[in-house]
Amino acid sequence: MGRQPCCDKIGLKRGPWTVEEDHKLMSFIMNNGIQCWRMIPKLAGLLRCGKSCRLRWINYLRPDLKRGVLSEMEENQIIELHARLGNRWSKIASHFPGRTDNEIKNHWNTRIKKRLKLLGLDPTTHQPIQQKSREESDKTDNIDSNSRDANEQQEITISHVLLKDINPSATLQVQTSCCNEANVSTSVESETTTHHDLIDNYHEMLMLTSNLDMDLWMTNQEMDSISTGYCPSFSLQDSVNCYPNSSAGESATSVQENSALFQYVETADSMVSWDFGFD
DNA sequence: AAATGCTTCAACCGCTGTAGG
DNA sequence: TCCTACAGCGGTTGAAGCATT
Repeated sequence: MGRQPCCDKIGLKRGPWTVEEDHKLMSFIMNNGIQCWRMIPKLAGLLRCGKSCRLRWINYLRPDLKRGVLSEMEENQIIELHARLGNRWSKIASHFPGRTDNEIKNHWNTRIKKRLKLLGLDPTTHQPIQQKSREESDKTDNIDSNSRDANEQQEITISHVLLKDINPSATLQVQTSCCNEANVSTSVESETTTHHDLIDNYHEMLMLTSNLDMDLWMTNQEMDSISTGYCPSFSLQDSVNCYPNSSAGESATSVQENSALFQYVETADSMVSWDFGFD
């Protein structure tokens, strides 16, 4: 009757992943692809449940992940998509190749949501909030009115440009309250580099299992780190750049070595993905 | 320098839709 | 048709790092 249970949770490890675990999972998937998440931890020699492995792969280890701070343009697009789709993070994330739903959800909850509230917009409805509910909303978010007023001018200068095409009433409100503001300030955010060892191992493994031009790739990564303050994992754009004879416009570019096959696929609607198959 | 509060985000939890038996 | 497992999704949590006092 039915299928076998996914996993018994007894004896399974939880919490943060170690570099060794990451390496095991990555090696296994790169050599065998993904068929059944339930079997992966067993076959890869991991004391984790399949669900945990899946999450770790999707949110952190996937080669096409684009790391680093979301650009203003991306943030703008998230707000626009959220207004249309609501909290359907995976749908929203599908518009951002290399970004995960978890990442976008976190960014929304920690930054965009606050920014919208500072602008007097309800993050759920994207409509202007009434004064009373705004105060309540501030209270729940620990925003005191003084700091809000102080922040407001600064935030408004950043945000009114982003929001003007999304909510006309918001634009009107913002333009009114910052009409004397001549300068548009920008914020530069940086993130700390983490997991150096893993990334190093990853580079090493990629060199062994593919024909990547690592010098070229490392140069790209360094440039990326300088501009974003973040040490990214293997991003899609980088991976494309690694092939001097290929371009993002090509319909398919593949690397095949040792039984691992990664295929770069660009679909008709310009969505980009990596296809892990077998030879 | 230490204590405290705040922010971020990786990871977990629980639910839902789908499909296998 | 029912029961169950699975993959995927969104909400929530808590540890770690950073900022402030």
